[in-house]
Amino acid sequence: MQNQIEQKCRDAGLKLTGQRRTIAKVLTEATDHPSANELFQRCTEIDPKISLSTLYRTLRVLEEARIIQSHDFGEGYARFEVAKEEPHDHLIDLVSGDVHEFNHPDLERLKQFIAKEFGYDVVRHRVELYAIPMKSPQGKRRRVRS
Amino acid sequence: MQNQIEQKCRDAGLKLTGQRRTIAKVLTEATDHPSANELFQRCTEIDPKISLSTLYRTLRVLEEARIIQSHDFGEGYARFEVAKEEPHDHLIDLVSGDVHEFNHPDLERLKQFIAKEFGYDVVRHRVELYAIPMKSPQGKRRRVRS
DNA sequence: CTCTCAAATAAGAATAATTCTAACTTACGC
DNA sequence: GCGTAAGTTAGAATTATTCTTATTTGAGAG
Repeated sequence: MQNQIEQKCRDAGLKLTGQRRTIAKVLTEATDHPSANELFQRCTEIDPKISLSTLYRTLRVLEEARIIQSHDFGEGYARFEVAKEEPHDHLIDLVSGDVHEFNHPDLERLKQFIAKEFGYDVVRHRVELYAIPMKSPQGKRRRVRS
Repeated sequence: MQNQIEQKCRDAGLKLTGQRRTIAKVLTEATDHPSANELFQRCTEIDPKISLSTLYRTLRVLEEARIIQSHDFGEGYARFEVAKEEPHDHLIDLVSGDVHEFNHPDLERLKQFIAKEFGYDVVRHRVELYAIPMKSPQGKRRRVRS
């Protein structure tokens, strides 16, 4: 009964403590992009004795092991998500704070093209669209792969 | 002998104090994207008595008046630049820390297109390319409009 | 199964960028 | 020149995150 993160911890040679199991469970079950504080609240519901330091350290360790990913959407704190195979970008709903993920091949091509014009190779990038729901609902609302 | 920023302060109904003139001068003369600390150092060379609080407050006020723009390149602090008429994105040189500006019309179209798929209108966006200089210099090094 | 010890944890102190507070000062319209 | 709202100063406060130190524990070796 062990989740993806626990297995990856093992593979990375990380000890599996009770606290890490708790954090792994919370991260695995999150469908949003929670902040450290939100994660802490969810963790304390499972284990009220867990320490905030432990959460932060674990988040750092998990990120260094490429098991999770942190994002800075300019809110003054970081948000976290389980690392996915294929990288993706984010659209942040300015009204609700919800985050949608997308990945557009044209964007990948374009960024490489632009960098090449300057004589650079892109190592990583950050594309964030801060947006509000369309007033008129007649926009083609297409289904998006998760 | 007054610079663009001083005129814009006047237009915005902001008092023109000695400190603001100093900050305006430093911002106007900057060709890079300095941090608050770097700006503070440059300001104190002109006026050693200027306060860091004043710099921060002034930066906030100037940004609210759309006279300058702050950016967060994930370094733990903000960088500032004088607001330009046309918005642009940034390519950050991971080796030197230099910042290059670019604006590609395809990118603008693409971001609107992507947002529309989700039923959103883009209010603002953030596109940052973190890159390293190309090893082989035979990449097509095209002229880039400023 | 238990011993060992490097790795992990808890609690709170420390850090660092930025903002706030409260008392003093100044720009600028009249 | 005057009055006053806006600005400045110095340092305290804030806030997310990291560090420190003493204590605990997972998990491999025997």
